[in-house]
Order: sequence, then structure tokens, then C-alpha cells
Amino acid sequence: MGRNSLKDERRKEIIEKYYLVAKKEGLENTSIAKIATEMQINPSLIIHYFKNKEELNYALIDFILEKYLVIYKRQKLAEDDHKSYLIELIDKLFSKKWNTLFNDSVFYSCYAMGFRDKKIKEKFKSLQDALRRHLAEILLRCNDSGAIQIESPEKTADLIYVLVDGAYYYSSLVSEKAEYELKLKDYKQYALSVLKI
Amino acid sequence: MGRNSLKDERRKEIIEKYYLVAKKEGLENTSIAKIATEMQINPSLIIHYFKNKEELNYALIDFILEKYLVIYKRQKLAEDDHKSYLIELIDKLFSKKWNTLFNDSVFYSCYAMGFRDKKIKEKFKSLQDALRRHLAEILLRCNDSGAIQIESPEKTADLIYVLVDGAYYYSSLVSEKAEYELKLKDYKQYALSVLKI
DNA sequence: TTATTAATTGAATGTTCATTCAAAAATACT
DNA sequence: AGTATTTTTGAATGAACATTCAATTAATAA
Repeated sequence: MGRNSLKDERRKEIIEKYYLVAKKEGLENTSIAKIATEMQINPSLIIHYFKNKEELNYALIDFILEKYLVIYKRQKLAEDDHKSYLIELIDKLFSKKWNTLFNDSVFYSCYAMGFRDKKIKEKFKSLQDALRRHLAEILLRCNDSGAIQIESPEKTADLIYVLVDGAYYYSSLVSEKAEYELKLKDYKQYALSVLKI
Repeated sequence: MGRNSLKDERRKEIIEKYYLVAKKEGLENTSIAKIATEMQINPSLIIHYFKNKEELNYALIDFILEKYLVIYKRQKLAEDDHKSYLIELIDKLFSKKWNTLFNDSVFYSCYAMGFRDKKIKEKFKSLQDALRRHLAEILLRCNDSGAIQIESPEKTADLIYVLVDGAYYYSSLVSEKAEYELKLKDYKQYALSVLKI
């Protein structure tokens, strides 16, 4: 008996608003009070659900990193068509989706936080490693099925992601849309040439 | 007549301390008061030299971006030996120097600031563009002298820096020193293969 | 010595911050 | 109706913040 818990929903609402305010004002200028104002609730309610700002930040990082999964959601394709999947994946990795999915300011602020907080750094690292392992796995299968011929799937996967990360880093400075898309296309081309596709 | 100005020296001291405190505490947790305490001076003296925090931040960005030049300081080599210069440059770009020169936390915090401040973004962009143009110039000369044969110096320079940036981004998460150096070596190898050296 | 200029201090401003605590309101079950 | 549980509020805390202003101290040159 007693009142039903709204914990999960409320926590989610709070984090979403946190992200929204951070997009508008910058992460370092976002306070519990501001989130509360935006939600028209009392600041202490946020503390009630998150204990302190540190916990709030952890939840925000999780929220942001979960966005990665969106990119990896696969369209329907024949289960064993590894090569199509690979090409589709490369396509997504070098798509504009990244820039619509992530807010650069918030993203790099979170990344910077990782260097002052071991737990956050670990979150980033384990995600990146998982992504690399996943790609390496795909490459291995493609190799096995003769779809591609590369030497080391692990090293190649690593290299592809270095290209992705480097592309994302530099592209975020490019304001001209046309130039931006042109560059992205070039980088993708290089990635494909690494795979000898 | 009147007292001599210490403006330049003082400003430099302040920025250096700012960077130092930011390294220790994180940029977003660094206040004028903290810098002043560290310097054993009055907070208002910092305002006296920088007007407000915004100006202080601009100066910090300049300070950080100037560090790039250190990497480009050339050892003595024959003036017209373009290929040696190129190899030396690639060597430096993929060296551990980056990580000793820049504090990751402060660097990415500054980078993030760029997305909320046009002036800062411009500073980053124009530096990166200058670096790319410089490398493209070297590549062009090497091409002309027959030292290398590549299609587009501009595109290649761009690609090399995408590799550098991506490598720096990912490597900063790698804590194992041996693994870190191994990766760096691989990325450099790929850069060289792009140049067909 | 005196006038001039710049460095530096110190106190005060008002704002925002994260966090605490107790009290109230809302909801659910018996 | 009554009890248990959770949500939510509201007031209060003390600390830290950027910035201001006037006053003081220190150096320099005439």
C-alpha cells in the first residue's frame, strides 16, 4: 500500500530537461535550480531523486551514451548478409546523424568530465571499446565469408573509428553545410578504401 | 613619469596559474578567487588586468593554442630537404608530445566552450586550418620535388589531421602506456602509407 | 620633495549555488 | 476512515561566485 512510485519516469524527465538546458546554456552553466525552474518544480525534488549533482551527472552521461545505440539500430536485412550490414554500418558512421544526435558542446563537456572522474572515463572507454569490438567482429565475419580481405580485423576496426572520431572532431568546426558534407564523403571514401571495398 | 607597467608579465602569470589550477580542478571548477588564492593576490587584481572572466577565458584559449607552435618548432635541417621535414613532422604529429603538452581535461573543456562562443570557435578553426594548409604546402613541395607522389595535397593533409585528431581523441582514454604507444605507432604507419612513403 | 602613474588591497555588493530538513499534499490499500 | 508510502513544497543554510569601488601602497621622474 501507499502511493505508487514515479521514480523512473521522474528521473528520466529530469535528465532530459538537464540535457535540454545544457544544450541551451552549456553544461557548466547548468544548475539544479535552472533545471527545476524549467520543469516548474522545486530544486529539492531533483535532489530527492538524485541525491547530489554527481549522481545527476552520471545519469546524464548514461543518457548521452545511450544515444549511440540509435545509430546501431539496424534496418531489416538478411541475417547472414554480412557485407551489406558492413556497408550499411560504415554509411551510418559517416553520416550526418552524429551531428543531429549529439550536441557538440554538451558532448565534449561530458568527455572533458571524464578526465576528472574515473567512473565517467570508464563509461566512455567501455562504450568505445564495445563499438570497436563489434566492428572487428563484423570484419572478421566478412573476411571469413570472403566478402573482404583484410589483414587484421581488430586493427582495421580501430583505424576506422579513429577516422570516425577525427572526422567528427574536425567537422564540428566546419560551419558550411556543403563543405561539411563533402568532407564527410571523403572520409567515408578513405574508410572504404581501407577495407578495400 | 610614474610607476612602470607590469601588465604584460602579470597577465602572463595569471593565465599560467589559471591553466595550472584548471589542470588540477577542472576548468569549470576554476574561479577567479581560486586563481587569486593560488597566487596569493587579491581577486580584484585579476579583474584589474582582465576586466572580466570572458576576457580571462579568451586569454587562456590563446595560451593553450600557442602550445601547438612548440610541436612545429623545427630542428635544424637543410632548408630544401622537404622530405626530411615531412617525415620529421609526421613523427611529431604522432608522438607522445601531444599528451605531455596538453592537459586533456582542460583542452576538451576549452574546445567545448567554442560551441557556446563564436570567438573561441573561430580561434580553434583558424588554427586547425592553418595547420592543414601548412601540411598541404609541404606535401605539394614534396610532390614537386618528386619525393612523394600523391593526388591531392589538400585532401591528403586533411586526412592526415583527421587521423591525428582521432588518434588523440581515442588515445586519451587508453591508460596502459604500452598499449597507447602501440596504437600510436599503428596510426602513424597508416599515415605514412597514405603518403606512400 | 613632490607630482604622477600603476599596482595592489580590502571591503562590500548581490547573485547563484548545492544541499538539508521538516512539513504538507497526494495517492493507494485495508 | 485510517494508515502507509511517495511526491512535492518551501524555507533556510552557508559557501562560493564575479564584479564594484574607494583607499592605500609602491615605484618613477622631474
